Amino acid sequence: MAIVSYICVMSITLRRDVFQAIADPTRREIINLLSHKTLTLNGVAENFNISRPAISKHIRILSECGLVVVHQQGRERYCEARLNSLREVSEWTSQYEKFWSARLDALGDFLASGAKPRKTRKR
Amino acid sequence: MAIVSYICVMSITLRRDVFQAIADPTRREIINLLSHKTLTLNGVAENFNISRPAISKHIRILSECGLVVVHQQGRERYCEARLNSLREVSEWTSQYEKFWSARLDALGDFLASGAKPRKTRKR
DNA sequence: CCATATAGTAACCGGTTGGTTACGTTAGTC
DNA sequence: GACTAACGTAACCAACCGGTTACTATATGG
Repeated sequence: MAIVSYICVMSITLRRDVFQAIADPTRREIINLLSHKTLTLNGVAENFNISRPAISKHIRILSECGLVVVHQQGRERYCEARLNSLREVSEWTSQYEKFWSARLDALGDFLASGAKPRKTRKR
Repeated sequence: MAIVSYICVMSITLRRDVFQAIADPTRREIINLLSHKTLTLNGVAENFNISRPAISKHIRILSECGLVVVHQQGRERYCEARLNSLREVSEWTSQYEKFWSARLDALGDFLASGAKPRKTRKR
């Protein structure tokens, strides 16, 4: 299904889905690393047990949704975090904040069950 | 089934990874629907073009990570949103808020590239 | 110029995902 | 008791994912 992916003829960014990008724990860890400092690809790979090509793939996915930008410098490629698109995730989740906010728990419950199910609802 | 799945002998929750659960757009849409009102499984399925068993699977995944609870009533199963575990996602992303907060853009950049790349890196 | 380090790419592999159809089970309904 | 509605489950399938190894290309440095 290749849900999202691809091309974006005119604009530069956003082919990959950021939700999918952060679904993988390794990628979240990479994001965490890069959020503290820019690293070369090997620099990233040193922090994991998996092979360098595997890291390379993760970096590519991250860069495909704009979470990381890579700029080459000689033979090294520096990976820099650009976490703006995490905003999308943040905004999506914050939409449901009432569900976990302690003070608003009751409201969350109310909203969730507010419109009552159609059929014979006994209780 | 499963990468994560299973058991958790002592604690009740969290067999599935919530990040993975929300990676699928259909599941996010289901979450959205259920956040407004509790629906039966068929009620959910009516909103999509995919088959009912497919919805059933999505609901199961959602309930496996606690985002949805299902309570049976007669032959109907009501799916109710329990979005508390989205807090985990919210907290993870908010960690990187500085990257997209307009006022703190400069700080974000500074932090991201703070440790400046060292040229010749010998090993 | 040649050796080496950094990194991309291709081919492959097994497991997972997201969907399907077909069927089974159980609760209402007549 | 028989039919139907609401659901779960099993079997299947193609595509994808995350990993590997092997190879290639290019910069750098002696």
